[in-house]
Amino acid sequence: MNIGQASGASGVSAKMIRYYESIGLMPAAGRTQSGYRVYSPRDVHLLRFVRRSRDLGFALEDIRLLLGLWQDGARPSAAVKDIALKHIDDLTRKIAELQAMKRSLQHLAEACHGDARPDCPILDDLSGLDVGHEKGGETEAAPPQTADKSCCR
Amino acid sequence: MNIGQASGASGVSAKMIRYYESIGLMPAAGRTQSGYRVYSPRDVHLLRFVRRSRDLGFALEDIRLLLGLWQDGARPSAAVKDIALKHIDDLTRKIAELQAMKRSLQHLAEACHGDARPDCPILDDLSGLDVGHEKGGETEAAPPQTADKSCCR
DNA sequence: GCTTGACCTTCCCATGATGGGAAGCCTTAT
DNA sequence: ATAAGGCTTCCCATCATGGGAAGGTCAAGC
Repeated sequence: MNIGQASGASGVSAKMIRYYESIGLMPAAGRTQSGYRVYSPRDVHLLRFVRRSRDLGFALEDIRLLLGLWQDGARPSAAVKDIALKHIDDLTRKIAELQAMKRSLQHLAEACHGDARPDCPILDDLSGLDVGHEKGGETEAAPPQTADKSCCR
Repeated sequence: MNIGQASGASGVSAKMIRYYESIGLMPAAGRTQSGYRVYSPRDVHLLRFVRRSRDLGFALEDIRLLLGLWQDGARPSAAVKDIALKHIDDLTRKIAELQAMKRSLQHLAEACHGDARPDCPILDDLSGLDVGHEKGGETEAAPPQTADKSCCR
């Protein structure tokens, strides 16, 4: 099996397959005499595992751990669950962060006429011009202290 | 005002202030004879604008547009609102994606004993071992077609 | 046999926003 | 005068992924 076929069968791009090998996530593939990488159905299975893990948002370093546990017949399931729960926590934090941004933006967008006139509450907010709120509006999102610098902010 | 003082007053790191200048997001700061950058309160205001925009999750390219509109007294507020609404859409998509991951993981984690025994539904799922679901469980998250490759997956 | 096209190889570069750190100059206070 | 701390530029790292160039290989068709 060529890398292209392994790619098609696993849903992982050839580029990524080579990359995973280079960082030691995959064992180095066998080679034909001419240097082509060769893959077994077993390898494809492993690639699918990685693919599915990526789809669930796991980082490659986590996947490295998960692969180790997968291949360790004596693993305690607690170790796997631990990784999963930590990831759920991360997701929860990121979701909350994005939702805070979204909420703030929605308030601002609702207040903006969106016509040809130049006055715009969105720009007013961004420029720090704090208009008095009649209703207890939440203008803040992702306060600096809590902001997760590791994420897509 | 030094770069350090501008940083303190705006909440943007000195590193980022230089970067924003280098990519043309900020006008090039004035310099003292010895080469130190000099900032005015006006510059600090601009930096705060950028900071706040980043906190709301806008990309630097969007912020470039927002800054242009901010400084254009004749802007139509619709242009600003348009950028904001697009960003809200992005946020909505990302949130949905992360929530789908979270949901799948929670189902799997709930099914996992998390003890010393090796059998683990999480690994079973990752390895593609599709156990028959009694209840209509959703095992899928972020289907490939819809997955936003531009984000932190 | 030779050509052609589709595949493979490696290597370098780019993304987006940010931080770390080194080497060296400047300023300010003691 | 000297030390401390701030400033400068430049390079590198992150994380996962794609793009593309230059060159080797394989299989099918003429």
